[in-house]
Amino acid sequence: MKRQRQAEQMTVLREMLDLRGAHFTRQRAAVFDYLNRVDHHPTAEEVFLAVKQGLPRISLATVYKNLEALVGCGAASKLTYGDGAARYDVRTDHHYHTRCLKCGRITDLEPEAGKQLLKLIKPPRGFKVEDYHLEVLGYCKSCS
Amino acid sequence: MKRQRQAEQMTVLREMLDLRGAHFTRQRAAVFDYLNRVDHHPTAEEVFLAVKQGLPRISLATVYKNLEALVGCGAASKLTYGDGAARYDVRTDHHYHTRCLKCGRITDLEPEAGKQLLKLIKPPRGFKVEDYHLEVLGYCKSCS
DNA sequence: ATTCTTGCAAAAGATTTGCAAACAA
DNA sequence: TTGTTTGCAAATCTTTTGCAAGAAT
Repeated sequence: MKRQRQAEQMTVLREMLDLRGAHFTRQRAAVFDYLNRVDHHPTAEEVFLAVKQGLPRISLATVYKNLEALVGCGAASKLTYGDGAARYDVRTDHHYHTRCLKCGRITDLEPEAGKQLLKLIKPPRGFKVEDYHLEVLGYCKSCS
Repeated sequence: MKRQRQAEQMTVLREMLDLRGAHFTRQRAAVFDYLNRVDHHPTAEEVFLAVKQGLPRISLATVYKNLEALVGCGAASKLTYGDGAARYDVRTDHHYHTRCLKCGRITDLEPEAGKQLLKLIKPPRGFKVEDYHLEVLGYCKSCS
Protein backbone atom coordinates (compact mmCIF):
# COMPACT_ATOMS: atom_id res chain seq x y z
CA MET A 1 0.00 0.00 0.00
CA LYS A 2 2.99 2.25 0.46
CA ARG A 3 3.93 1.61 -3.15
CA GLN A 4 0.44 2.35 -4.34
CA ARG A 5 0.36 5.60 -2.48
CA GLN A 6 3.63 6.58 -4.07
CA ALA A 7 2.27 5.75 -7.51
CA GLU A 8 -0.76 7.94 -6.87
CA GLN A 9 1.39 10.80 -5.75
CA MET A 10 3.43 10.54 -8.90
CA THR A 11 0.31 10.62 -11.04
CA VAL A 12 -0.82 13.73 -9.25
CA LEU A 13 2.62 15.25 -9.69
CA ARG A 14 2.49 14.48 -13.43
CA GLU A 15 -0.77 16.36 -13.73
CA MET A 16 0.41 19.33 -11.73
CA LEU A 17 3.56 19.61 -13.80
CA ASP A 18 1.64 19.19 -17.03
CA LEU A 19 -0.59 22.14 -16.24
CA ARG A 20 2.47 24.34 -16.24
CA GLY A 21 3.98 22.78 -19.35
CA ALA A 22 6.68 21.15 -17.25
CA HIS A 23 8.06 17.69 -17.87
CA PHE A 24 8.06 14.70 -15.55
CA THR A 25 11.63 13.45 -15.09
CA ARG A 26 13.37 10.90 -12.94
CA GLN A 27 15.27 13.61 -11.10
CA ARG A 28 12.13 15.60 -10.46
CA ALA A 29 10.28 12.55 -9.24
CA ALA A 30 13.15 11.65 -6.93
CA VAL A 31 13.19 15.10 -5.36
CA PHE A 32 9.43 15.03 -4.89
CA ASP A 33 9.58 11.50 -3.52
CA TYR A 34 12.20 12.48 -0.98
CA LEU A 35 10.14 15.41 0.21
CA ASN A 36 7.27 12.99 0.69
CA ARG A 37 9.36 10.57 2.71
CA VAL A 38 11.09 12.80 5.23
CA ASP A 39 9.42 13.90 8.42
CA HIS A 40 11.12 17.26 8.52
CA HIS A 41 11.72 20.14 6.12
CA PRO A 42 15.06 19.68 4.37
CA THR A 43 17.34 22.21 2.74
CA ALA A 44 18.29 21.91 -0.95
CA GLU A 45 21.63 20.51 0.12
CA GLU A 46 19.97 17.80 2.19
CA VAL A 47 17.71 16.87 -0.69
CA PHE A 48 20.71 16.74 -2.99
CA LEU A 49 22.68 14.39 -0.74
CA ALA A 50 19.70 12.11 -0.26
CA VAL A 51 18.61 11.94 -3.89
CA LYS A 52 22.20 11.36 -4.96
CA GLN A 53 22.02 7.93 -3.39
CA GLY A 54 19.66 6.79 -6.10
CA LEU A 55 20.83 9.12 -8.88
CA PRO A 56 24.60 9.51 -8.42
CA ARG A 57 25.02 11.86 -11.36
CA ILE A 58 22.41 14.42 -10.30
CA SER A 59 23.76 17.92 -9.66
CA LEU A 60 22.92 20.42 -6.97
CA ALA A 61 21.78 22.88 -9.63
CA THR A 62 19.26 20.34 -10.87
CA VAL A 63 17.94 19.91 -7.37
CA TYR A 64 17.48 23.65 -7.06
CA LYS A 65 15.75 23.80 -10.43
CA ASN A 66 13.47 20.95 -9.49
CA LEU A 67 12.58 22.35 -6.10
CA GLU A 68 11.71 25.56 -7.89
CA ALA A 69 9.62 23.64 -10.42
CA LEU A 70 7.78 21.80 -7.65
CA VAL A 71 7.02 25.05 -5.86
CA GLY A 72 5.98 26.58 -9.17
CA CYS A 73 3.40 23.90 -9.91
CA GLY A 74 2.14 23.85 -6.34
CA ALA A 75 3.53 20.44 -5.42
CA ALA A 76 5.81 21.83 -2.74
CA SER A 77 6.33 24.95 -0.69
CA LYS A 78 9.38 26.90 0.33
CA LEU A 79 9.96 27.92 3.91
CA THR A 80 12.49 30.65 4.55
CA TYR A 81 14.07 31.51 7.86
CA GLY A 82 17.06 33.42 9.07
CA ASP A 83 19.36 30.43 9.19
CA GLY A 84 20.89 30.75 5.74
CA ALA A 85 19.33 28.06 3.61
CA ALA A 86 15.70 27.74 2.57
CA ARG A 87 13.71 24.66 3.48
CA TYR A 88 11.20 22.74 1.43
CA ASP A 89 8.04 20.82 2.14
CA VAL A 90 5.57 18.84 0.05
CA ARG A 91 2.60 20.16 1.95
CA THR A 92 1.40 23.49 0.77
CA ASP A 93 -1.50 23.64 3.17
CA HIS A 94 0.33 23.82 6.46
CA HIS A 95 0.98 27.31 7.61
CA TYR A 96 1.49 26.61 11.25
CA HIS A 97 4.64 25.21 12.67
CA THR A 98 7.19 25.40 15.42
CA ARG A 99 10.87 25.99 14.83
CA CYS A 100 13.58 25.17 17.32
CA LEU A 101 15.99 28.05 17.78
CA LYS A 102 18.80 25.67 18.62
CA CYS A 103 18.62 22.72 16.21
CA GLY A 104 16.41 24.36 13.58
CA ARG A 105 14.00 21.43 13.46
CA ILE A 106 10.53 22.27 12.25
CA THR A 107 7.34 20.50 13.27
CA ASP A 108 3.78 21.16 12.22
CA LEU A 109 1.14 22.62 14.48
CA GLU A 110 -2.49 21.60 14.51
CA PRO A 111 -4.24 23.35 11.64
CA GLU A 112 -7.43 23.69 13.68
CA ALA A 113 -6.48 27.09 14.99
CA GLY A 114 -6.21 28.34 11.43
CA LYS A 115 -9.91 28.92 10.92
CA GLN A 116 -10.20 31.05 14.03
CA LEU A 117 -6.93 32.73 13.27
CA LEU A 118 -8.22 33.98 9.93
CA LYS A 119 -11.06 35.77 11.67
CA LEU A 120 -8.60 37.69 13.80
CA ILE A 121 -6.55 38.97 10.92
CA LYS A 122 -7.50 42.44 9.79
CA PRO A 123 -5.24 43.46 6.93
CA PRO A 124 -5.03 47.12 5.87
CA ARG A 125 -7.66 48.36 3.42
CA GLY A 126 -6.68 47.51 -0.11
CA PHE A 127 -4.50 44.58 0.86
CA LYS A 128 -5.48 41.40 -0.97
CA VAL A 129 -4.70 38.37 1.20
CA GLU A 130 -3.28 35.39 -0.63
CA ASP A 131 -1.74 33.38 2.16
CA TYR A 132 -0.59 33.50 5.75
CA HIS A 133 2.05 31.94 7.87
CA LEU A 134 2.32 31.38 11.60
CA GLU A 135 5.59 30.39 13.15
CA VAL A 136 6.20 29.59 16.81
CA LEU A 137 9.83 29.92 17.87
CA GLY A 138 11.34 28.22 20.87
CA TYR A 139 13.21 25.16 22.06
CA CYS A 140 12.18 21.62 21.28
CA LYS A 141 12.05 18.81 23.80
CA SER A 142 15.57 17.53 23.19
CA CYS A 143 17.16 20.97 23.08
CA SER A 144 15.59 22.49 26.19
CA MET B 1 10.18 67.60 19.76
CA LYS B 2 11.39 65.36 16.99
CA ARG B 3 14.95 66.14 18.00
CA GLN B 4 14.24 65.43 21.62
CA ARG B 5 12.72 62.09 20.80
CA GLN B 6 15.77 61.20 18.80
CA ALA B 7 18.02 62.15 21.70
CA GLU B 8 16.01 59.92 24.02
CA GLN B 9 16.25 57.04 21.63
CA MET B 10 19.99 57.45 21.47
CA THR B 11 20.25 57.43 25.25
CA VAL B 12 18.26 54.24 25.37
CA LEU B 13 20.43 52.78 22.65
CA ARG B 14 23.56 53.68 24.64
CA GLU B 15 22.22 51.79 27.63
CA MET B 16 21.21 48.77 25.63
CA LEU B 17 24.61 48.59 23.97
CA ASP B 18 26.40 49.13 27.27
CA LEU B 19 24.69 46.14 28.85
CA ARG B 20 26.32 43.94 26.22
CA GLY B 21 29.71 45.63 26.49
CA ALA B 22 29.23 47.20 23.07
CA HIS B 23 30.33 50.71 22.17
CA PHE B 24 28.22 53.59 20.93
CA THR B 25 29.60 54.85 17.62
CA ARG B 26 28.54 57.30 14.98
CA GLN B 27 28.03 54.53 12.46
CA ARG B 28 25.93 52.51 14.85
CA ALA B 29 23.84 55.50 15.78
CA ALA B 30 23.28 56.32 12.11
CA VAL B 31 22.07 52.82 11.33
CA PHE B 32 19.76 52.86 14.33
CA ASP B 33 18.51 56.32 13.46
CA TYR B 34 17.71 55.26 9.91
CA LEU B 35 15.73 52.27 11.13
CA ASN B 36 13.77 54.65 13.31
CA ARG B 37 13.00 56.99 10.46
CA VAL B 38 11.81 54.69 7.71
CA ASP B 39 8.27 53.46 7.55
CA HIS B 40 9.16 50.10 6.09
CA HIS B 41 11.65 47.34 6.82
CA PRO B 42 14.82 47.88 4.81
CA THR B 43 17.49 45.42 3.73
CA ALA B 44 21.12 45.87 4.78
CA GLU B 45 21.86 47.26 1.33
CA GLU B 46 19.13 49.87 1.68
CA VAL B 47 20.43 50.90 5.09
CA PHE B 48 23.92 51.13 3.66
CA LEU B 49 22.92 53.40 0.79
CA ALA B 50 20.90 55.64 3.08
CA VAL B 51 23.47 55.95 5.86
CA LYS B 52 26.19 56.59 3.31
CA GLN B 53 24.61 59.96 2.62
CA GLY B 54 25.72 61.18 6.02
CA LEU B 55 28.78 58.97 6.46
CA PRO B 56 30.31 58.57 2.98
CA ARG B 57 33.15 56.35 4.18
CA ILE B 58 31.00 53.73 5.90
CA SER B 59 31.28 50.23 4.48
CA LEU B 60 28.62 47.63 3.86
CA ALA B 61 30.41 45.26 6.23
CA THR B 62 30.10 47.83 9.00
CA VAL B 63 26.40 48.13 8.33
CA TYR B 64 26.05 44.37 8.62
CA LYS B 65 28.05 44.33 11.83
CA ASN B 66 25.98 47.14 13.27
CA LEU B 67 22.67 45.60 12.32
CA GLU B 68 23.87 42.46 14.02
CA ALA B 69 24.92 44.47 17.10
CA LEU B 70 21.54 46.18 17.25
CA VAL B 71 19.74 42.86 17.02
CA GLY B 72 22.11 41.44 19.64
CA CYS B 73 21.34 44.12 22.19
CA GLY B 74 17.62 44.05 21.46
CA ALA B 75 17.40 47.42 19.75
CA ALA B 76 16.31 45.92 16.43
CA SER B 77 14.93 42.75 14.99
CA LYS B 78 15.69 40.78 11.87
CA LEU B 79 12.94 39.62 9.53
CA THR B 80 13.78 36.89 7.09
CA TYR B 81 11.76 35.97 4.03
CA GLY B 82 12.26 34.10 0.82
CA ASP B 83 13.30 37.08 -1.22
CA GLY B 84 17.04 36.82 -0.76
CA ALA B 85 17.99 39.54 1.65
CA ALA B 86 17.02 39.90 5.30
CA ARG B 87 15.11 42.93 6.49
CA TYR B 88 15.51 44.90 9.69
CA ASP B 89 13.22 46.78 12.01
CA VAL B 90 13.68 48.80 15.19
CA ARG B 91 10.59 47.36 16.77
CA THR B 92 11.12 44.04 18.46
CA ASP B 93 7.57 43.72 19.70
CA HIS B 94 5.70 43.48 16.44
CA HIS B 95 5.12 39.98 15.26
CA TYR B 96 2.27 40.65 12.92
CA HIS B 97 2.69 42.10 9.50
CA THR B 98 1.66 41.90 5.89
CA ARG B 99 4.10 41.36 3.07
CA CYS B 100 3.35 42.19 -0.57
CA LEU B 101 4.25 39.34 -2.88
CA LYS B 102 5.00 41.75 -5.70
CA CYS B 103 6.91 44.70 -4.28
CA GLY B 104 8.01 43.07 -1.02
CA ARG B 105 6.82 45.96 1.11
CA ILE B 106 6.06 45.09 4.69
CA THR B 107 3.51 46.82 6.90
CA ASP B 108 2.56 46.13 10.49
CA LEU B 109 -0.73 44.61 11.54
CA GLU B 110 -2.67 45.57 14.63
CA PRO B 111 -1.11 43.80 17.61
CA GLU B 112 -4.54 43.36 19.22
CA ALA B 113 -5.11 40.01 17.61
CA GLY B 114 -1.92 38.77 19.24
CA LYS B 115 -3.42 38.17 22.64
CA GLN B 116 -6.19 35.99 21.27
CA LEU B 117 -3.80 34.36 18.88
CA LEU B 118 -1.62 33.14 21.72
CA LYS B 119 -4.57 31.30 23.21
CA LEU B 120 -5.04 29.37 19.99
CA ILE B 121 -1.47 28.17 19.75
CA LYS B 122 -0.93 24.69 21.12
CA PRO B 123 2.71 23.74 20.70
CA PRO B 124 3.78 20.09 21.05
CA ARG B 125 4.52 18.82 24.56
CA GLY B 126 8.04 19.71 25.59
CA PHE B 127 8.30 22.68 23.26
CA LYS B 128 9.30 25.86 25.08
CA VAL B 129 7.81 28.87 23.30
CA GLU B 130 10.09 31.89 23.07
CA ASP B 131 8.48 33.91 20.33
CA TYR B 132 6.00 33.79 17.48
CA HIS B 133 5.53 35.38 14.14
CA LEU B 134 2.48 35.90 11.99
CA GLU B 135 2.84 36.92 8.39
CA VAL B 136 0.03 37.70 5.97
CA LEU B 137 1.01 37.40 2.33
CA GLY B 138 -0.80 39.09 -0.52
CA TYR B 139 -0.86 42.15 -2.74
CA CYS B 140 -0.81 45.70 -1.41
CA LYS B 141 -3.06 48.49 -2.63
CA SER B 142 -0.71 49.82 -5.28
CA CYS B 143 0.27 46.40 -6.59
CA SER B 144 -3.18 44.82 -6.90
C1' DA C 1 45.50 51.35 28.58
C1' DT C 2 42.25 48.25 27.09
C1' DT C 3 38.69 46.71 24.38
C1' DC C 4 35.72 47.32 20.69
C1' DT C 5 34.83 49.11 15.96
C1' DT C 6 35.96 50.57 11.32
C1' DG C 7 36.97 49.90 6.51
C1' DC C 8 38.93 47.25 3.17
C1' DA C 9 39.53 43.17 0.68
C1' DA C 10 38.94 38.45 0.47
C1' DA C 11 36.21 34.43 1.69
C1' DA C 12 32.25 31.79 2.36
C1' DG C 13 27.64 30.04 1.65
C1' DA C 14 23.37 29.80 -1.01
C1' DT C 15 21.30 30.14 -5.28
C1' DT C 16 21.22 31.19 -10.25
C1' DT C 17 22.67 31.11 -14.99
C1' DG C 18 24.72 29.87 -19.73
C1' DC C 19 25.19 26.29 -22.64
C1' DA C 20 25.64 21.88 -25.24
C1' DA C 21 24.07 17.30 -24.89
C1' DA C 22 20.19 14.30 -23.40
C1' DC C 23 15.44 13.53 -22.56
C1' DA C 24 10.22 13.99 -22.54
C1' DA C 25 6.14 15.22 -24.91
C1' DT D 1 10.49 17.29 -33.90
C1' DT D 2 9.94 20.70 -30.52
C1' DG D 3 10.47 22.36 -26.15
C1' DT D 4 12.20 21.19 -21.63
C1' DT D 5 15.69 19.40 -18.56
C1' DT D 6 20.23 17.85 -17.26
C1' DG D 7 24.92 18.43 -15.60
C1' DC D 8 28.77 21.12 -15.41
C1' DA D 9 31.21 25.22 -14.47
C1' DA D 10 31.13 29.90 -13.80
C1' DA D 11 28.69 33.76 -12.07
C1' DT D 12 25.87 36.27 -8.78
C1' DC D 13 24.11 37.73 -4.49
C1' DT D 14 24.07 38.07 0.45
C1' DT D 15 26.61 37.81 4.45
C1' DT D 16 30.83 36.87 7.10
C1' DT D 17 35.66 37.17 8.32
C1' DG D 18 40.74 38.61 9.01
C1' DC D 19 43.35 42.29 10.00
C1' DA D 20 45.71 46.79 10.81
C1' DA D 21 44.45 51.38 11.98
C1' DG D 22 41.27 54.24 14.58
C1' DA D 23 37.79 55.32 18.08
C1' DA D 24 35.26 54.58 22.50
C1' DT D 25 35.42 53.42 27.33
